[in-house]
Amino acid sequence: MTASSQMPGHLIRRLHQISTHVFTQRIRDAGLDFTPVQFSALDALYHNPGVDQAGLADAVAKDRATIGAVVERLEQKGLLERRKNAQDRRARILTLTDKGVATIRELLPLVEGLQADILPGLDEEEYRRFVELAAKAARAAALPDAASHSQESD
Amino acid sequence: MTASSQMPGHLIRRLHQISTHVFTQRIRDAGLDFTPVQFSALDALYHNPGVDQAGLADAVAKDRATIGAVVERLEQKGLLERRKNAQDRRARILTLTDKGVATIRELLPLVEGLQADILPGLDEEEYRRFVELAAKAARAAALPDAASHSQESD
DNA sequence: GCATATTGATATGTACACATATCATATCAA
DNA sequence: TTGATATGATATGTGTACATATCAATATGC
Repeated sequence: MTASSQMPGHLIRRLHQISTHVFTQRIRDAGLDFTPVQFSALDALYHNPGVDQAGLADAVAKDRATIGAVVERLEQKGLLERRKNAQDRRARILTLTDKGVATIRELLPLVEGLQADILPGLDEEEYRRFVELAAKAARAAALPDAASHSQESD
Repeated sequence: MTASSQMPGHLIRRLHQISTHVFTQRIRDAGLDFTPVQFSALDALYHNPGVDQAGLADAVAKDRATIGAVVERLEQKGLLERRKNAQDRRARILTLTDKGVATIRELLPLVEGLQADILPGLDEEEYRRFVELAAKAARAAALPDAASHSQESD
């Protein structure tokens, strides 16, 4: 075992990989085809209908270029609509279609159900503590970029 | 704040993003240009000279296709050499060049030094606890793929 | 009003990350 | 020995993830 394999950076990268793997596998087992980011985007849109792409990028903590690509794929799947904002003609207003709403409602319980499997070795108390510490760190480490124009209102 | 933004999956994705950001920034500030995965590969090679690409992929918990690309970039930078294995002509034996060794020795203290900044909101006890829980989860969640042919000997 | 800066979105390029397919080689079984 | 299987590496395709550049539109300073 190398020292670097026990560093936060490596451990987090590993957990991220495990998380994505569990997510993809479970969603696929349910006969669906969505990535974690696509789920996040749908969820954010479900709770904040009518945001533009920059707002969505903020909500899921991704940059605009990445979100642009994600949104395009979701649009192609018929899950959301892009309309021009009359007040700001640069912006594109995003709203879920009926199909999009049905999809996120189908996904939500599945995604909630697979969370525990992302941290399989932890008992209930350890799991809670992990989530608590992770949330605290994520809150504190808000990226300079994100912090400059939002106060992490989530 | 949505429920899903407090789920392990989301939090881990966020921490991963923060971790990568801190890493890239710090390494760049030091006048170097390496990604976390490139560092991991160099570190693994430093501790296990002479492994083949599959062995390296195992050591850093990535698949062979990804490692193939990483190795190619490191080879182009002149940090490692790929030799054919006489015993197994499919395999390519990897060893760091002198430049590669010098590089990992330069990187190691930098990378160790930036670890704490990945989890800035946590005090010392919380930091230790987080690493402990993350390591425990990562160990338990060893991917079926990896678990089938290695006992996490790192 | 007009130059400047900012912002929303897109385009391009690099780097993972992994599934899948393919090819060459190696191993095992019959 | 030969056929089946497994393995190391590569190739291809999809999907993040982000930096940087660009364009259009908005906001600001003067």
